[in-house]
Amino acid sequence: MGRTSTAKEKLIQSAIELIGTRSYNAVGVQELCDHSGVKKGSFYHFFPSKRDLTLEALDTMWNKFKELILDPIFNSDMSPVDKFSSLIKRSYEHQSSTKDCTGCVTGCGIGNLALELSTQDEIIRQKIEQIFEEWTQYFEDVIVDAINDGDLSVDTDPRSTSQAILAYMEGVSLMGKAFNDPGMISRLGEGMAQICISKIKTAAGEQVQRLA
Amino acid sequence: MGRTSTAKEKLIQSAIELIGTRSYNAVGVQELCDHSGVKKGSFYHFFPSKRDLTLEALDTMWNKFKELILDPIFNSDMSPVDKFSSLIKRSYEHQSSTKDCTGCVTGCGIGNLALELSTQDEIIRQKIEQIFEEWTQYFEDVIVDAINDGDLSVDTDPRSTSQAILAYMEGVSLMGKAFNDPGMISRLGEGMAQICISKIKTAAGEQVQRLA
DNA sequence: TATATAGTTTACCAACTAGTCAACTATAAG
DNA sequence: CTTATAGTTGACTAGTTGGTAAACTATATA
Repeated sequence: MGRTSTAKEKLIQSAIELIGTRSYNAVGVQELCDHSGVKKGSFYHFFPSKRDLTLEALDTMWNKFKELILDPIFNSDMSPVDKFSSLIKRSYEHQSSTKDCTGCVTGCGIGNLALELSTQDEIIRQKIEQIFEEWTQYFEDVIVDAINDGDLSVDTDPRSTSQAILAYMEGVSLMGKAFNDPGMISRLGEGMAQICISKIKTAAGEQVQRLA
Repeated sequence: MGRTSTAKEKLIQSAIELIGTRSYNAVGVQELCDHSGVKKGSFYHFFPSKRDLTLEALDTMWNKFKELILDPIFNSDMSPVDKFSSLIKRSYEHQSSTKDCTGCVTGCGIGNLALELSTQDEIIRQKIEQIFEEWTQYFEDVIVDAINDGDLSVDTDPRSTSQAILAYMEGVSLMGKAFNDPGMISRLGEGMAQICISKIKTAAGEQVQRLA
C-alpha cells in the first residue's frame, strides 16, 4: 500500500560513491540528499540516522563485492596462486579506472571506514569485523585445500594466514591511496602469495616454485 | 621580544592525541583548544588553519617515531629479522597499552590520516607520501645489506620489497584496529619477514631458515 | 626603565551540521 | 472507487563548524 520509491537505493548508492571517495565525516546528509535527488525529509523516512545509512551501504558494498569479484574467482577451478593474482588484478583495474575518472585512488571502501570509524562507532566496527571475517573465509578455504593437496605445511595456521593475506591486501590499498598510484597495487600485489610460503612443507625450493 | 609560549606545542600534542584516537574530521578546532587549554584566538595566532596544525602534528609524530623506535632499532647490530620483529613487538606493546587506557586500538596515526585525507587534501597526501618514502628507506637499507650478505637474491627489488613490508605493517595495524585486538598485531606480525623470501637466492630451504 | 612586539582574550561571524515535524500527495490493494 | 498508508516536501530547530578582528597584556630586549 501507499506509493513505491527508489529513494532508498539512490541514497545507498550515493553513500557508496561519496563516502567511498572522500570519508564518512567529510560527507554530510545534505550532500547525500542533493547527490541522489532526495529531500532530507525522505532521507529520515528511510534511515533513522546517517550512521544507519552507512551500515546499509556497507552491506551493499560487501554483497556486490562478493557477487562480482569474490564468488566468480573463488568458486572457479583456478589454482590458489591464480585466484590471489586475479584478485589483485581486479583490484588494480578498479583503482586504475577510478583514478581515471576522479583523479584519485580511493582504496578499499571497507578499509577506509575501518580506519576512520572503528574507534568512534562500535556498531560500525563490529559490522566491518564481521565482513572481514567472511572475507578471510574465502582465503581460508583455499589455504585448507592447499594444505590437503600437500602444497602447504600441515602446521600452517589457515586462519592467521588468511588474515595476513587480507591485511596485506588492505595495506597495499592504503599505499596505493597514499601514493595516489594504482601501479603500486599491481607491483606490491605480486608479493601476496609469499605470505603463506614460510610454512612450506618439505623441499622448500621446489614448493616455492609451485606457489610463486 | 614579546612573551614566550608553550601553546603551540600543547596544540600539536593535543592534535596527536585527539586526531590520533578519533579522526581529523571528528575533532574540531574548539575541542583541540579546550583539550590544550588554549583559546581559539591563540590557535589562529600560531596556525593559519586546522590543516596546518595537522601538517605540523604529522611532522612531530614522524620525528618522535624515528627518534624513539626506528633509529634505535635500525642503527643497532641486530639481524634483519630481529629488526623487523622488534618493530612488531614495539607496535604491539604500544597498541596494547593504548587499548588499556582508551579501550580502543587506534592503529597507525599516519596510516589513519593517509586513508582519511589522501583524496581530500593533496598537501597532506604529499606529506604522508614523503614520510612513507623515508620510512621504507630504513627497510631498504636492511634489504640491500641482506642482498650483499647473500641472504637475499640479487634480483630482489629492494624498493618494492621495502614498500611491501610497510604495506603489510599498515595492513596489520588496520586489522588490529578493525578487530580492536592488539593480539592481531603480534600474531600477524610474525609473518612479516616472509614478504621477502620468495626472492631467496639459491638453496631456498636453507635460506628460509636463515630468515624466518 | 621604556617599548616594541609576541602572545592572549573575548566576542563575533556566516555557513553548515544532524535531525524533526506536520502538512501534503500519490498509489497499491481491498 | 475508496481509503489506508508509504512516500514527499519544505520549513524549522539547536548546536557546531572553521575562521576573524580588535582590544588587551605580559615580557624580552635594547
